Amino acid sequence: MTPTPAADEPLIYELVDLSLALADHTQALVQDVMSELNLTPTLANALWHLGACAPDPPMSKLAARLRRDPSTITFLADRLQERGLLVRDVDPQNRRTKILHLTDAGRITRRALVEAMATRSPIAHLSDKDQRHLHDLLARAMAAPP
Amino acid sequence: MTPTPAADEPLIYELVDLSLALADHTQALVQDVMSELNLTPTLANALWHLGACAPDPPMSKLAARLRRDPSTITFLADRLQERGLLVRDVDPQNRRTKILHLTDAGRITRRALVEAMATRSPIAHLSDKDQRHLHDLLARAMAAPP
DNA sequence: AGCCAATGGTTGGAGTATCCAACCGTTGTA
DNA sequence: TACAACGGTTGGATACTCCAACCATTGGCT
Repeated sequence: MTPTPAADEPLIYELVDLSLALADHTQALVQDVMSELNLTPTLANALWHLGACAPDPPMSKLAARLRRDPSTITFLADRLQERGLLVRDVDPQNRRTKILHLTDAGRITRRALVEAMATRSPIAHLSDKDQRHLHDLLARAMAAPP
Repeated sequence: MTPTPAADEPLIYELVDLSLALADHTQALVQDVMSELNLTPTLANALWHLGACAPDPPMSKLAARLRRDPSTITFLADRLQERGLLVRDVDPQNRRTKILHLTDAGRITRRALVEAMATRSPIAHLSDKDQRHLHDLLARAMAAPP
């Protein structure tokens, strides 16, 4: 069940495999959690990033963050709006741009998602000390130049 | 650009966010690498797992590994077969099951994928010692009970 | 003021990925 | 020998994604 890369390969292969497995596992988790909340993994991901944006972001900013085409953001915003989790507001400063605001329902749903991820992620099983180390390592890896 | 979870949240929130960011980053990487090779991220992922299976797996085993419906595996196997990366062989022991064999082209393509991942993953920037440490942490996290 | 290019977002069309339900051939067993 | 279970496929439906074309707004330049 666990990944089984060839044992004679350098560590990095196994490591990439592990990180992919972790991502996959997390993905499955999101799927479980969200099916009760009438959300797909993609919408959950959008919700996640929406809440993590400093002021509520314009659509273009979310597009950049999710690395998706602007038209895809239109699609996702439509779905989230249908579900009452989000509203588009025209920015008075620049009437072309539309700001994405989470509604109260949106914040509550996002909260449930975050909570479930935090408690049920495989990472949550690690000790506090291990979590700190893991954070340090990942942060340094991600900080490296592209 | 980097994830910015609320600073007053427990570590685990930021950690989950980091691991998602890593997965996302890796995903974007795969996409870049594979577009040259006429593969989508999904097919690349299937190829990855195919090569990591001990003997060549039956379709059902790949379905379990990818957590996908059997009909989805049919679809993916069709695409990989079209591209000449894979053949289905009926198992003589049990003529219902079909074994998925990578072709030479399949192995070469997979090799290119693995190589690109290993050299261009953010994880590759870490020192050997850090990589070992990270491997240890991830392995222990994944080994925990479901 | 008046063009014009750039910007932010939407629409339409196409292709990929995914599930579910219904199915077909094979197998093992009562 | 029936018949249930298994492994995979087909058909239909939906979600997601991109690209190209488009519309409205804006900012710069004359």
